Formats: sequence, structure tokens, C-alpha cells
Amino acid sequence: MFKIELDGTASIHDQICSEISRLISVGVLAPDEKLPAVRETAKSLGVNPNTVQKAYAALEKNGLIYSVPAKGSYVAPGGMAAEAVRKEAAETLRAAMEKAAMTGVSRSTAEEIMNDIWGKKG
Amino acid sequence: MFKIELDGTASIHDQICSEISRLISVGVLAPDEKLPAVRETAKSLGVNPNTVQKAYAALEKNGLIYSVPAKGSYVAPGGMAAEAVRKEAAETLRAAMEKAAMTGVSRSTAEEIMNDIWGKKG
DNA sequence: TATTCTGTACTATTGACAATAGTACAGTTT
DNA sequence: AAACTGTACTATTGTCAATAGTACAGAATA
Repeated sequence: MFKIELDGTASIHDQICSEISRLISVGVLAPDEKLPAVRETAKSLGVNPNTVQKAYAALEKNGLIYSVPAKGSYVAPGGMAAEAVRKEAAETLRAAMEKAAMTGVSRSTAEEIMNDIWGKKG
Repeated sequence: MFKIELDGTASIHDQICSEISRLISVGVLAPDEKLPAVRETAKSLGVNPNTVQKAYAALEKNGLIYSVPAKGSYVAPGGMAAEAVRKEAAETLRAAMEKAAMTGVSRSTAEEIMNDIWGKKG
């Protein structure tokens, strides 16, 4: 079981996807681990089952989880899921950096922010 | 006059805002420079005037431009606009980095991407 | 065997919001 | 006087998130 805080400006669908993605990449959700059922997750989040189902479907489409009809949904095996998440996160980061550079953010500014977040050069 | 390519997944409203912001931060649009009229921009973009008007209003709310009724809209003076844009861009970049770090992207990976975009340490 | 739970697949409705269309007003410029 | 400016409305359309409800086939379970 896991917990998701629904409070952002993003859609519930996106929040579920990104939070499960994060939990997978960090290892909270291990490969081949069973996810809570669609209806159960919906209940625990106070959300409509359809919304969760769509989120699960999106995650499966991206290779993060796999679903077996009448059995359940599971985290993709062999660390493939975690890899996929980090790869996607890196691409998102690249896009953000490109946009920042395009609007005049300097490298040194970017470096400062980086030091704040990852800690100074290690 | 300026040119905007409308092709992204973002709304027209957001595309207009971010593109004008970028042009301001880079210096293409100088402080106190007059922006094309709402109706003119709408025409040149093939877009409804209301959409442009809302975009201009949002830019003014953020302090990037100022509008004088019956006269026109102008880039905020004294480089304040460019500063505001870069500051906002830096904050967006920080958010992206935080999210990336939270999903397991390593500092070294972030550094590689940074080198791709800003050029190697200089 | 019968019940429950599972993923999956539909349809339909509501509400929010982007985008469009049209109009109007007051003030400046020409 | 005419044209142009920002601004402020109302109304309509279309998209999409979210909800609600139903249904089916297969696995697990009592």
C-alpha cells in the first residue's frame, strides 16, 4: 500500500501517474510488487475508479507496470520500470533546462540551483 | 513587431505569454518598447483578439508589461521585466530539478544535460 | 460450486476552461 | 471626424478531467 497526497494543480490522473512513478524509481515499490487494486486505490484516494484505471493504463503504456486481467497490476520486473522513470525524468529535466537557457538563465545560476538541490560537487 | 510560432501543446494563451516573456528577457523587446496592439497581434497570429488581450493582461499582472488605455502596451522599464522573467525562469528550473532529484535523477546526470545545453564548464 | 475480487471496456453527465465571436465604451491619435 | 487604443462584457463551441453507473470474463477463495 502507498499514500498519495492529492493537492497539486495538476490533474488527479497526472498526480497518480507521477507519484507512482516516483515511488517506483526510488524503490518504495519493488519490481513485480503488486499494486493495490484499481478500486482499492480509488477508495483510499477518495477518487473515482475510472480515474485510477486510466492512470494505471497510462503507466502500463509507458512500461512502468504490467497488468494481468483478473489478477492484478504489478511493477515492471528487473528494474526496467525504475530505469524508465529516471530516463523520462531526465528528459523532462532537459526540456526544463532548455527552456530556462532560452529565456536567459545563465549556467552559473543553474549551477547554484543544482548545488542547492543535489548538494555541492561530490 | 515579433513573430510567434503557435505549434505547441500548451494553450495559445500560455504560448503568447511565454514567448513574449522570452523575447523580453533576451532583449529583443527593449524596456518601454511598444508592443503591437492587441488586435494587430491577434491578426498576425490568426487568433482571436480576446485571447491576446488575456495574455497581455496576464503579462501586466506579472509586471512584465504595462498598458495605457487608449495608448498601447509597453515593456516594463528599467530592465525590471527582463529580471522578472529570468527570476521566474530560474524558479521554474528549480522546481524541475527538485522533481528530477525526487525521482532519482543523479547529480552527474543533471550535470551532463547541463553541459549539453550551456556548454561545458566555462 | 458460489461468491468475491480482479482488470477491462463501455456510455453518459457534469463542470472547468480554452478559444472563438460579437459588441460596446472611453480616451488618444491622426 | 475618423481611426485606433485598451478594456470589459456576454455568449457559444469544443475539449477534457472527473464522476457515475454498468457490464463482462477470468482468477482466487470460502
